[in-house]
Amino acid sequence: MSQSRAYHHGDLRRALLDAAVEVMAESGPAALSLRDLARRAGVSHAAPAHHFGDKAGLLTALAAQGFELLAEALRDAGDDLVDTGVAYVGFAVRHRAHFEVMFRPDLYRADDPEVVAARTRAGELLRTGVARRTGRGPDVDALAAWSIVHGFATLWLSGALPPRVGPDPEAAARTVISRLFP
Amino acid sequence: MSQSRAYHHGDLRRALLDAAVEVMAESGPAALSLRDLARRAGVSHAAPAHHFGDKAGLLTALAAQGFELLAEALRDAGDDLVDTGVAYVGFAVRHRAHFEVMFRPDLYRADDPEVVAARTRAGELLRTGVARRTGRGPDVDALAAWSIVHGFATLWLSGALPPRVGPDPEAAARTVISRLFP
DNA sequence: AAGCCATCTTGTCAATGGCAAGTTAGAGTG
DNA sequence: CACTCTAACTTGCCATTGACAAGATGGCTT
Repeated sequence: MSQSRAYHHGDLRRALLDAAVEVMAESGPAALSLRDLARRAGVSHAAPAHHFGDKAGLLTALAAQGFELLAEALRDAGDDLVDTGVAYVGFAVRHRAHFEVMFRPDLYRADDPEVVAARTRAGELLRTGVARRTGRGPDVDALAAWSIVHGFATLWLSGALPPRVGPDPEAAARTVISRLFP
Repeated sequence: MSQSRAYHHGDLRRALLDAAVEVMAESGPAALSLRDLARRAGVSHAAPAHHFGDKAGLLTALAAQGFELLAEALRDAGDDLVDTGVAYVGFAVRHRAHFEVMFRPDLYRADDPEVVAARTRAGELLRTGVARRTGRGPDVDALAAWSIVHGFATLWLSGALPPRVGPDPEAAARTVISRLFP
């Protein structure tokens, strides 16, 4: 009704993804409904199916977008290992909806080619970041670094951390990561 | 707790919780359906509501049970800090369904008294485990330790770790934790 | 101008969560 | 033993959802 374009939305695919991010950022992934997204975009309830097939298809697109955003954030973080870790946490906090989908493979098709490509890219950025810093046991160091930033991000998002940690996730993350790589 | 008398079913509350764990261990939390649980237990579709109110009520009971199991696992791990961390990962892998619900507060009522009590108990076991080991900066050390084991467990469960890590999560976790507390 | 076809709509169905009202089995009480 | 009381469970219902099928629309190519 309100949209200027009568029949063709113009950029429905993007509108649906944006709406999905908005909903999930507020109410979590469980609250996501294709019909609700369609209503928000001002289209019929079956319109999303044409772009994504089904719900898993939409979340697959969201996951792929998320891994690309993550790779971008890691690249922008520069060469310092601690900065890279802080950027990982910053991405999780700033793109909460993407992050929560990305690591819940039961919600989407993790073997999707686009997803695999983007995830591989992000993974390599993480591993090379670690390898640049430490000489010994790159595998263990990379795994430890990934674990500590991923764990901190997850705990922060789930609200499990005590208030004593403070209001700034990235500052707290920096302290924690520095504990691993002094 | 409130052990119900055997009636038509016998111990429906427990049967439903067990079925929920079984379903989620196979297909994840998104696949959970109250009606399916009722069918598995051989009762009508409205029977679960009497014991748990609604779906969030069932997951609240599951989360409380999970935090109790976690506290128990940490207590059994003994005094060593690394052993405690390995036990945390072991709990996550062995009680995957519980673990996945516990840290997804949008799925249940995190302010439930039983949940709060059990979570506090488990949290104290974690913190004292760390404090026993390190003298300086107990807050940072505790946060780093929790982050690294939680992150490793989460990444393992999501299937995000490369096969190179090996088939035994607890062995790999021990190596990673030892990297943080040499 | 004509037709193709991606885009979007209307219509329908089974499954789900949740509510309301009724039924039953056994415990408690006299 | 008869009676009541109530927790445990049932049947019935409704709105919502995801998915599918078939039709309508309009931009784009030729």
